[in-house]
Amino acid sequence: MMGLPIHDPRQNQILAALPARDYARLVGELERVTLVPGTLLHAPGAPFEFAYFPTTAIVALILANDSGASAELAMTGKDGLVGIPLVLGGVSTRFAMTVQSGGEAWRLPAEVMCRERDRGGSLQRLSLCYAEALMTQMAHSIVCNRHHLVDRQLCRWLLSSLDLLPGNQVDVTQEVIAHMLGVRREAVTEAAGKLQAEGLIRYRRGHITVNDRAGLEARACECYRAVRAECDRLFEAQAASKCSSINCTLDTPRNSLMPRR
Amino acid sequence: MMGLPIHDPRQNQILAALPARDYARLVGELERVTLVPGTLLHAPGAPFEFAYFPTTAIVALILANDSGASAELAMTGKDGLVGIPLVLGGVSTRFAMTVQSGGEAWRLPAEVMCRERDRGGSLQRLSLCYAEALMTQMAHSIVCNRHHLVDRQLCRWLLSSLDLLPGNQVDVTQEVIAHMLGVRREAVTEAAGKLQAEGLIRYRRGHITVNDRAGLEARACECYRAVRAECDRLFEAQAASKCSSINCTLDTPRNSLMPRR
DNA sequence: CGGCTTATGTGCCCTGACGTACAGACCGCC
DNA sequence: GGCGGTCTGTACGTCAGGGCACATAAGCCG
Repeated sequence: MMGLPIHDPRQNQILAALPARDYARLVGELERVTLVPGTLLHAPGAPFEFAYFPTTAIVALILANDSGASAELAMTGKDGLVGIPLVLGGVSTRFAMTVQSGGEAWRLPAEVMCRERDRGGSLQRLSLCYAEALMTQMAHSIVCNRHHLVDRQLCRWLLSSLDLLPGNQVDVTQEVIAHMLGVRREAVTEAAGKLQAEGLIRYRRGHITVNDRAGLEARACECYRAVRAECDRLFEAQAASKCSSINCTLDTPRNSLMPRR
Repeated sequence: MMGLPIHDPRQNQILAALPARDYARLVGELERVTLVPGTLLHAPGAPFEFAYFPTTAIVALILANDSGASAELAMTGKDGLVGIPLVLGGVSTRFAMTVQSGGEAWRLPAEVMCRERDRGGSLQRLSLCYAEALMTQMAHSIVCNRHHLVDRQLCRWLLSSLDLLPGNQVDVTQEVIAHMLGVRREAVTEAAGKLQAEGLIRYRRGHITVNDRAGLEARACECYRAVRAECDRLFEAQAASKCSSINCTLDTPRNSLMPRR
């Protein structure tokens, strides 16, 4: 984040990992957009118009069924892209995508994504890699939902968000978190209360500040570390297998996603 | 399955959907294997040696974390293939794959899968489509785990299995089902007891016979129908787009940035 | 400043699922 | 045909979380 202009598409990990030639071909078609919290980026069943590459924003993938039951499946920030179904070949998806945390993103028209997909280049390879990262997130959510207490899940959620944000603050209401975790708002109030009592976080109406990140990690269920480790592994394996095309991203920090302060 | 020989690779939906030319290229490399229930097809973290295309067998994708908590993520039978990470580019995966229901499958060496992937042909396209189906299964599991009672989840699980099996009988113990659903064995006993009392199923030590499929569907949570519908849609969309490679929707409403509610 | 909206805190009862312990039943096998 | 292991049934107490009903407080805006 340091040597880059304030708003550079390469703050996004996928775009940053593109070989220079591929990036050059695409950069002219990238459009910068500001994502407002709460915005519905993609309605269930609608066709995709754009693929989004967040830099400072976070987008939540949500599934809601007909009875109104819903849960967050995964979140995407600077580590990935929104619109995986475009890459997998499905025209649309029943998943909803909403802006969980406001910020900036770059977007590419769906036609361009399809073109790149059919071309079979780096963008496709990286996108498929991220698809696997998404599956990893979802898989751990299944286990986590089933076996772990709400306060631990809250830790995991906070840490995941934090990894995609610049500071140490997450700006969401407990109501929103409850919606994401698929639990009652009161359950979040209670869990957050515990964490605050333990000095790990501090919050005021719609803003949660993380005081003790290490403590939060210790308090979180192992799912957080597991997802993190697996996604790092996937991305590194991907980067390594790129060896055929010379690695030309010399000064893009590969570990820009590791705040680890 | 009627006009086919007893053991034909084309009993598998993916292989069946391949254009004749592609199928002809692959058929010589397909090896038929018998999968024994309980076998660990793929250990977490191990590299893939084969991709499996079940015909009568069912393979369960399972994630277990370090603390021993685990849950089934999805099941694959004649509708798909086992080894999606090969197609997505990951070398391995933390998911375990075990044979849930014994039967036949055809397998392809990992190198061949990779070759086909890099070639970017029909097999890749179909595999990616199935990857999306897997994500759909997983997504609904997240919501379902969170919001639905065990007996309804059991209905869903039974129906999903049944869809991949030839008869109306599922050969598993309640213990195994409990492991898949991530609940206690006693919870399954109780749920199964209810279903039997309602005349929907009948079971004896390790064998469950479905008497009233329609009743079971009515009893299941909507997740079953939702997953089913979405997977059908995905596969049909894929089949349709097989002729014209580019299938982007060109003119769509531009006001995507609508605030939620 | 005062009023209103929205976010958060608290309490109550209820239920579904867990942990544990054990009893009974089935089935394959010698 | 009886034995033994496995699978299934039942019965506790315990508890996290859901549903509901309010109480309080924090920020916004005129």
